[in-house]
Amino acid sequence: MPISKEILVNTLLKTKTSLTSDEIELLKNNISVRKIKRRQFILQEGMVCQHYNFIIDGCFKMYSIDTRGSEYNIEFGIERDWMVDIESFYSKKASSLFIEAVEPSTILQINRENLMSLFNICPKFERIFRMIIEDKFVLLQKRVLQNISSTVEERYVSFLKQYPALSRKLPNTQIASYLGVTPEFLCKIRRNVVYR
Amino acid sequence: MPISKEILVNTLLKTKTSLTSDEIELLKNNISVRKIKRRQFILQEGMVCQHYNFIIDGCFKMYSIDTRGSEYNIEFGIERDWMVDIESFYSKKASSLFIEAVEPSTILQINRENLMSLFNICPKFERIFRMIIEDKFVLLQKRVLQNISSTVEERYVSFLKQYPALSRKLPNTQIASYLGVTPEFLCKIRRNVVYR
DNA sequence: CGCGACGTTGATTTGCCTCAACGATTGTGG
DNA sequence: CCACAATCGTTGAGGCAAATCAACGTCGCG
Repeated sequence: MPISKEILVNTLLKTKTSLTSDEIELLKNNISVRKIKRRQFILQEGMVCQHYNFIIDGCFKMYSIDTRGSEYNIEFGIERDWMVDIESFYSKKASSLFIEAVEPSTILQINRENLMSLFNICPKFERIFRMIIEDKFVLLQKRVLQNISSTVEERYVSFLKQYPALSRKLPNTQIASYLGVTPEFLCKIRRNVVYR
Repeated sequence: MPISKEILVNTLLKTKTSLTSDEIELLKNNISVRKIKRRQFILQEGMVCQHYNFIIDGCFKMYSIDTRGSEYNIEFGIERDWMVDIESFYSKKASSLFIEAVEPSTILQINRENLMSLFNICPKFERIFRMIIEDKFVLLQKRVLQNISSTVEERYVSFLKQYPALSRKLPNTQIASYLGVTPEFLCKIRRNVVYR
């Protein structure tokens, strides 16, 4: 059994929903490991999102491209994060989003049918995935509040504090897109921030 | 049995998670009806959020107040919407948010203990509340994308289209706060939007 | 009736974007 | 492993978007 699956199990156990060894086996039998190259996509616009993706190692960005061709980063993910286009995954409709590896990565994938059967066989899994999305919801809500209440500088400083690992992995152009500003302006802000 | 509880049942049945009459009874026995006056709070900063609130009728705003005393609307709710500070509700920590009635309203409330026991007695309820938060997550993610990719005018027009009922109930100052702009600027945008 | 919240407008200032340029860094193919 | 290409970071000039502040009329509510 690959070590990477143990990482998922350890992470899930932190949710305080204890799993029996049978349940852990069941889970392991329903997930698969994948190596992803830099710049490889695990979801592209127009495709249906088929998997819930758990990042073992590496980094991903989820983004949208508008009619003018500009990219807007909706979410980043690093080790122990889940990435999925929830709407496309459950509705089976074509996604409007991309999920792309920022660096070489390893992920675990659970497909829709397996996840649904996990939910039906063992309600604990439904609880776990309820809690996963609740956690993501809380983070997103805080980001919305920041977007409408704070200056770009405040949001940038807050990003550095909240996601130090991401700040090291990502070029500033990507962070700028996440914050909703131009790379040039973010650069000008960095002058003020760094030397203080 | 009050009619208002039937509204909740009908709404939940639309989630495609069919409920038996026993389960419907169980649910009804775990919720209570409350009338809320205009400007009355069902959550205040510093309190722990004790209930999942389902709006039967009326309108609420959820907002944060910053150190300068400015209000920022995080979410609105009308009939058939759920409102709760998820983080405070599950963690039992003091909330940093307010939930206030914009007009006289009627709500159903489920408290934490009852909801947890519903989850344990009948996993269907866990599924229903997983789906509730997933739906809210999708909407929030779309709002984040709009905030970082669109102009204020685009966001305002989109708000009018997506929430026509809210546009009628709320003063423009409240909508401005939700969009993250000043009321004065929203007013100037309305000139362009209305006459076209 | 009178007060406070709301909507509107204008003048001015500030924040942020656009565009262009250039050096530095990183990635890649031969 | 090197050389070239592509991406990234930085800077400045200029322009537009949005905030701030102030003023004033209107409306709804106590």
